[in-house]
This record gives sequence, structure tokens and C-alpha cells, in this order.
Amino acid sequence: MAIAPDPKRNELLAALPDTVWQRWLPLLELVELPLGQVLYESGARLKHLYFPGTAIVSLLSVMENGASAEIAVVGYEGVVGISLFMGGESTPSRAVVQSAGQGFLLPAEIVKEEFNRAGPVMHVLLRYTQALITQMAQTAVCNRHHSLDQQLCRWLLLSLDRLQGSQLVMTQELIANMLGVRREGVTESALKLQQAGLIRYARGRIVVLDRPRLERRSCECYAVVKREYDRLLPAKLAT
Amino acid sequence: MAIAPDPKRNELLAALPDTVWQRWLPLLELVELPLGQVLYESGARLKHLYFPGTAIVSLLSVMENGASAEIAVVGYEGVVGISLFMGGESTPSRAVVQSAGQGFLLPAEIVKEEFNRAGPVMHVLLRYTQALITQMAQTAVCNRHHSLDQQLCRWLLLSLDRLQGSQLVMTQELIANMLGVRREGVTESALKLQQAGLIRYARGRIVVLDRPRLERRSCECYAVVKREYDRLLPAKLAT
DNA sequence: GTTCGAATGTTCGCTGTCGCACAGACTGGG
DNA sequence: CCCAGTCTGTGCGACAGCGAACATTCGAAC
Repeated sequence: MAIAPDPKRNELLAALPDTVWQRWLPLLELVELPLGQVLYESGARLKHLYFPGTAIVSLLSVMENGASAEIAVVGYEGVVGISLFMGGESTPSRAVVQSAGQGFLLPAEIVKEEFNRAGPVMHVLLRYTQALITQMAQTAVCNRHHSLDQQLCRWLLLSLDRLQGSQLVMTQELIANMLGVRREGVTESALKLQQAGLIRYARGRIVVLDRPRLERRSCECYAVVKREYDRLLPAKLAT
Repeated sequence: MAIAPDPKRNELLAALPDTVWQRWLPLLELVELPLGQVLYESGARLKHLYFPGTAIVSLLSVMENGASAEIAVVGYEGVVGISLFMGGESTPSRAVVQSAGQGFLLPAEIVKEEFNRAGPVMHVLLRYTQALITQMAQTAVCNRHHSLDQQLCRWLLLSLDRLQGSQLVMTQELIANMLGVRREGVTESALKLQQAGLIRYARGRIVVLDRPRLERRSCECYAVVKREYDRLLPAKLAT
């Protein structure tokens, strides 16, 4: 690993005003987030905010019978644990590491304290939350109206955007879990994509070969969400 | 109409601290919200916050081909237009009056001004937003995993909670629109419910006869959302 | 009271996904 | 180098929801 684990890798952290940055830097704890790690369980009281760096985290809604579905995905552009500053302290969903990597941890009290100053930090967190809401809303429609083929494309694109390269480490079984569908269904859809030359995969490694065509095969949901993220989350804080 | 249109009918307004209440009362504008009225369009800049009184509002995600799906429903317990204080000013969804009634309108600037004081008003609005997020997340899983039969029950219960009586004025066509399914599908499911004696309906009027059994037929999604609303939105502000 | 439109009921073939069962194929560890 | 376990591919029957076409019923307006 030649890459130093830099908190600035997370865009929200990178957008902090200098004064806050100075205050937070010594409090940020670098953590390795292995695949499958649960950051929080449904209903659990949150103790930290997680700022993903290279890692990707999935927010899942889990049902009584164990079935689940991804409601949103969070990477370096965002933060995990919004219920902390939204006031609920917990939320009926689960956060799982979907792609291993680093992340940064910030204690709950620090976050709340800064948030309640109602300054730029609050505003950027709320704007991010709104973007997240858009993603969740779009997931809902997507689950209703789009085919698995389309959804797989959307999912690959969302993940790709949050990674450095064009390779993701992820078995079809896990993708099925995220999307809330059968593994066989993912196999079938992935096969089509591979045969069309859009991706190549083997035993838990997927390489995207032709992103533009992947975007064309995806439903509009990807684009809608992307546009809203771009609109709401300018790289630099305007303040 | 013997019932006076009282702003306190809206629970968020009712929970306002006295000082804010005094300030806001003269600024609140009572509006009649007829069935089908669009409160805001996808991407439109919001000029007001809407506090439903007797009305019910649906938030819909609309796709390019015109198909849509409800992502959340808002009644007297909440407020329409959260993107206003979340900072985005607009959102890629549509708000439509699902059940006619009254509502109260508050100008955007007033809301933002009060919100930025970071006092109890901000906290209650954020807690409500988190509840709304839960509803949206649950809608996403529900769309993925549950049958139309179950979803119809969930939908009826959500609507019922936001009405006074046990009757709702709503054609099957409209319900289908909200749920993002075919009208025929709703007809079939509604028929089952009627034959089981849970509801009675005719030409756009639905009367719920046996709510407990409706709850038992519904998927867990209804209960999950209800529980979270109850947890996050105490009738009175603790501050 | 008749008429017209809105609301609801019914049918049929089709497609996508499910649930299950099982068959390769590849890989890392012994 | 072989074995075990993981990952991927395939082939069923079942079924929910779709799309389209059409029948029926009710109610309000003229």
C-alpha cells in the first residue's frame, strides 16, 4: 500500500473548514474495515460517525425473516450514521462493509457538539443527508419498476464510483444479498453482461470493461442519483 | 364543517415552543388542498413548507416514462418540503395531495431563519426527517419483498392513521398509481379484503371495517414505520 | 329517466423472478 | 497434487404481476 490513509480522502472531511479540521484531526481514528463488518445493527445506539475512505458501506433494511435489501450505499463521498445528528441516535437498519478498506471514526459527542453550532459542518452534513434520501427514494422506485438486469448495472456503477479502480471484489452471492434477490438471478444477469463484453469476472472479482455501455444498460436511477449528489455536494464548502 | 381549521391539528406545529408559536401563528396561511393538487414538482425550488392538517400528501418518485411510485406519505404528523431546510431547496420527487383537506403554509425564509437558530424547532424537524427516512427505507424493502396484498394493507393503514374516521376517498386507480402497480392488481387485492370482511368499498369510497385484522394481513413494514414514528415524535417537545 | 362516463370486475397469455436441486469449475491449503 | 470448499452455471415447475381487451355496474348530470 503506497497510499497513505489520508482523512482528506473522505470528501466530507476534506470539505471541513480549517478551524474544524484542526479540531477534528487528532480525534479521528483510522480503522480498517474488513468485508462484512457490521458498523451498526438495527436499533443500536450509535457511538461514532464513520467516514469511509477507501471502504464502501451498504445500508440494509433487514426483515424479521432475515431477508434484506440495500437501501443505500456510502463511500468516500459520505458518512455512515446520520441518525446520530438527526436526533434519533439509532435507526432500524444495518450498516455493513460491502468493500473492504479504510475509514475514519469520530466520537458521537464531538459530532453533536459541532453539529449544534449550526455552522458549515451542519449544513454539509444535512446536504449529504438529503442526497442520501434521494438515493433511498430512487432505490424504492427501482425495486418497484426495473428489471434485475438494469438494477445490477445501477449497482455496479454506484459501487464503481466509490472505488479507485475498475475492479471490485464481490461474489455474486453477496451482490444478491445486497439487492435482495436470488443468487441465481445475479448469475444470469452477470452472464449477459459478460457475454456482451461489459464486464469480466471470476470467483469474486469483477472487472468493468466498458463503463459507458454499462451506463446505457442501467436504468435511469443511477443518473438521477448521481446528478443529485453532484448538485448537493460540491467538492468545496461554499462557506 | 363544524371543525375549526386549527394549526394545532398538525403535530409539529402543536409541538412548537410558545415563543415560536407566537411568532409563526400570524404567518401561517390556511389552504384548502384538493385531491390531486401538486404541492411541488420534481426539481422545483420550494417556496413554502406545508404542514398538513386534515389533508394527506404523498411523495412520489416519478420516472422518465411517467411511471411512479410512492416513497412516503405525510399527514398531520409531519411536514412537506424537508429539502427546504435540508439545504437542497429542491428534490427530485413530486408531492401530491392524496386525500383532500386543509393544510398550513409557511414561507421558506421564516422556516430557514428559525431552523438556523439550531433550537428545538430544528431538532423536531430533523427528528421528523429521520422518521420520514425510515418510511422511505421501509418502502424500498417492501417493494422488493412483499406481495401486493400485503402492501395494500400497509398502505391503507398508513392512510388511516392520518385520517380522522375510518373512511377514505380514493379510487383503486389512484391507489394503483401510488403503489406503482396496475389498477387490476389493486382491484383483485381489494376484492379479497372485501370478501374477508376487512373493508367495504364502492366507487371511490373505502371504509375499513376491521382494522386489527388488516394489521395482521399487512407486512411488518407498517409496524416498523409506526414504531419509529412513535419513538422519534413524542407529542410534546421535551425541550 | 336516460345517458354517459367513471369505477370496478374478469379473462388470457406473457415475462420475470422465485425456490429448489444439482452440476461443473476453480483455488487455496494440506 | 489432491481435496474440500467456494463460486458459478443450469434446469426445472410455480407463481405474482403485467399488458391488453372487454364486461359490468353505478351515479350524477342533463
